[in-house]
Amino acid sequence: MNLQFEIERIPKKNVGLIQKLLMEWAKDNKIPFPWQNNRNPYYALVAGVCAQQTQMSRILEIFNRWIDSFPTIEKGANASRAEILQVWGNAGYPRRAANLHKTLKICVNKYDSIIPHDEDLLIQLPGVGPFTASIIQIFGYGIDKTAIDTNITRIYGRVICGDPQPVHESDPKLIQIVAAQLLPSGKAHIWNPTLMDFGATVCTAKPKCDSCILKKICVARPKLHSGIELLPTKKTSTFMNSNRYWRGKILKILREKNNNSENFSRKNLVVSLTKDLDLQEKLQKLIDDLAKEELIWLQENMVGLGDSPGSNRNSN
DNA sequence: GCAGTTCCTTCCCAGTCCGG
DNA sequence: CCGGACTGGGAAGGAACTGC
Repeated sequence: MNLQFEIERIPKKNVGLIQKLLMEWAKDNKIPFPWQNNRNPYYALVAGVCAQQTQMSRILEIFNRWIDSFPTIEKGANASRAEILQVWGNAGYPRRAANLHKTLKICVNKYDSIIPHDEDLLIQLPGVGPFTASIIQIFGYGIDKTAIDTNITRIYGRVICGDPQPVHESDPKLIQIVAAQLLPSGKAHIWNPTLMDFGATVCTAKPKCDSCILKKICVARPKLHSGIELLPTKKTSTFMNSNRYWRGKILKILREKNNNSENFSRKNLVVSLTKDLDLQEKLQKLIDDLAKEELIWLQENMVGLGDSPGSNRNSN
C-alpha cells in the first residue's frame, strides 16, 4: 500500500484523535488574537498582511497600531501614503503597507467598501495571495478551510506523511488532501490558529517531541527519536549593509522628518547616512527604487515620505 | 514564437542565538 | 557582556521550462 493511498484515506479514528488532542492543547496554549473571533473581514485582511514575513509575537503590536489609526476600511483608504507608512513604522517590508493601502482603495471604490469573500477576487488584490485570501475567508467570513502555511505543512508532513524535516517538500496537493480531511467542521477559526501556534511552539524546525501531545501517533516520531540529522533551514543573506538594511534606514529618517513636517533635500539625506562615495551612489539608486514603489516622493532636489509632497497634510 | 505554468530568488527586520 | 550572524515565511517578479 503506498503512502499516497494511505494519506488519501486517513482512518476516521485517527482524524478524531488528532482533532481531540489539538483542541485540548489549544485550550491551554493557543494565544487569542483580536481578529480571530470578530468575523471582521477588514481585521482579517490587516492581520493577514501583518502576518507575512513577521513573527507572531510582533504582529499584535502592528495590528493594534493600524486599527487604532484606521478603524475602518474608509479611514485606511482615505489616509495619505505618508500616514500609512508612518503608522506602519519599522514593522518591515513597507511595500506591504503600500499594497494594503491600494487594496483598501480598491475595496472602497470597486466593492462598495466591502472586502470580497470570493477567493478569485481576493487574490487579485495587491499583496493578497492564496494564504492571505484564506485568512480573510476563515476569520472574516467564517468559511471552513485551512490556510496552509509552512507551519501547517511541517506538522502534517511529520505527523501524517512521516517526513521529519523542518521544510516538508513533497507534493503540496498531498498536504491539501490531508488538511481537508483533518479540518473539524465549523471550527476553522479555531483550528487554523491552533495549528499555527502548535507549529510555532512545539512542532518547530527543531521539534520539541518530548512535550508533544501527538508523539504517540506521529509517523515521523521514530525517525526523529533515532536522532536523524535535520536539514538546516535555508540561509538568508547578511542583513548588515544589504539593500534592505539601507532601505530601512532611508525610510526611518524620512518618517522622522515627516513627523516634524521638515523638508529635506535628497543630497542631505544621502550625506547624513554615509560619507562613503560608492555607498552614496548605491543609496541614490535605492532612493529611485523607493520612489518607483511610491513609498517616497521626489520633487526637484527634495525628498519625502509617501507618494506626493504634503500628502500628510490633507487628512481631515 | 508565443502563452501558460512552474520554479527560484528577493524582499523585509526584531528577537534570539552564539562565539569571542 | 557585546556584537554579529541567524531565523522566519508569503508575495512578487523574473527566469526557466513546457506545450502547442
